[in-house]
Amino acid sequence: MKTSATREQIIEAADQLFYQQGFAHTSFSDIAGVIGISRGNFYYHFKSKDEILDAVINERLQNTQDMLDMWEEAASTPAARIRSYIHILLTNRDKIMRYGCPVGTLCGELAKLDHCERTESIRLFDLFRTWLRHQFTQLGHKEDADRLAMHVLAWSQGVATLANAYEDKDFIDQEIQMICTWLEAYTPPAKRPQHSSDALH
Amino acid sequence: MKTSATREQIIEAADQLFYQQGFAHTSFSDIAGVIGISRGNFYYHFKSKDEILDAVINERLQNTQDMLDMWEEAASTPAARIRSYIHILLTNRDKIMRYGCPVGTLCGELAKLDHCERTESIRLFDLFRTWLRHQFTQLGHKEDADRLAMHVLAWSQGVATLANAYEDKDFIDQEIQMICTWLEAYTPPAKRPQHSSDALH
DNA sequence: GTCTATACCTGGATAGAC
DNA sequence: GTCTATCCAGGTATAGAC
Repeated sequence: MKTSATREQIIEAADQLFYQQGFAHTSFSDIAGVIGISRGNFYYHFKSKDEILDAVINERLQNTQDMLDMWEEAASTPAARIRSYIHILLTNRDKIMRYGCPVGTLCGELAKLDHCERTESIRLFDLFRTWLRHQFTQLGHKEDADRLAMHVLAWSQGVATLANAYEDKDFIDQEIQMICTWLEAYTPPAKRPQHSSDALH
Repeated sequence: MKTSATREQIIEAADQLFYQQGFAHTSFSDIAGVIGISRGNFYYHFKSKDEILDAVINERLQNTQDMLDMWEEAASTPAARIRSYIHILLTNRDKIMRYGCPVGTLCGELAKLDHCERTESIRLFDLFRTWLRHQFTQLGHKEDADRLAMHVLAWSQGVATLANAYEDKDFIDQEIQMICTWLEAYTPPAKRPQHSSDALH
């Protein structure tokens, strides 16, 4: 995998713009304008626009996995790790209100475009799904682990979609609180010394 | 408001295609191909593509309001009416798995395009939000009515997003069941003669 | 009202100089 | 590696015949 400076710049800028404007609506001129190169230069680094998308998705997959790994060792309990996931709704609140969730909106767009990279984009969901499932399994919910993981994923996606539509900070805060309360019901009492004092940092 | 035959055809076809392919990715040629008119003919009925979008949104607003009015009189209790809303996840299941929710995906796309019709599209959410809020108020949750309405909206949006990503029928069924169970906790016992027997038709 | 023809622009993509 | 010049397809939009 080449890691030339401008190649990385292209991926970085495309990543941002695909998120903010959508993939289809982002042109080579847009990306070129951000990093200050010419349009023709793209084709030294990539064969097509789709190949840039592929690189962007791989970049996001890598970053996401790194983040999950970090959460895995930073938080001491499965419940706290799940809260790390919920917490990104707060960390990225402003961006979510403007552009929605990066994963959900990309998968949605590629589904409508019937784009071949669609399956790749869903792997982003898979990372979170697998990781969350693992946490719920550790919480002792072997049978329901995947169902619960999907539920948390869906919940956060719904919050992102409506937060984007209404640009409502308070709504996000309320829903985060609800998710954490809901989560307590799935946390074994033995491992629940503090109740909500450790919810969200 | 003019109601010429072809104008209606254009709106109808655009409505479908905007949903299936997205607004930006749908061209005049696409629409023209469906209803068998020439591209030049559009400009007799509309000044621009944006004006078609406006007409499509208004059409959807009208249809949505009609549907809500129908639910209002078809179902006898507020809880049953809220279940009417949840039920569209089942009725439109196949389309949702392919294209997502028509409201959520349109609002999401227009947000990224920074399109002037964005505020109009959010009125679609408003219709559901106001209607759901009304139902929760009738259920006796005056203070929390709007919060609960937003919660149901977000929940259904999240289900649609993940159902679209994973094309998973069972997931939709499971979540619908969860929403109905959740809803029972907000239904006054006095008005709850049957438990889940009347859940979803 | 609907068509054809066409203007005009922007998009992705290629060729070749440097 | 990066640039300029260019091609070509497709998009929206206009003009004018019918």
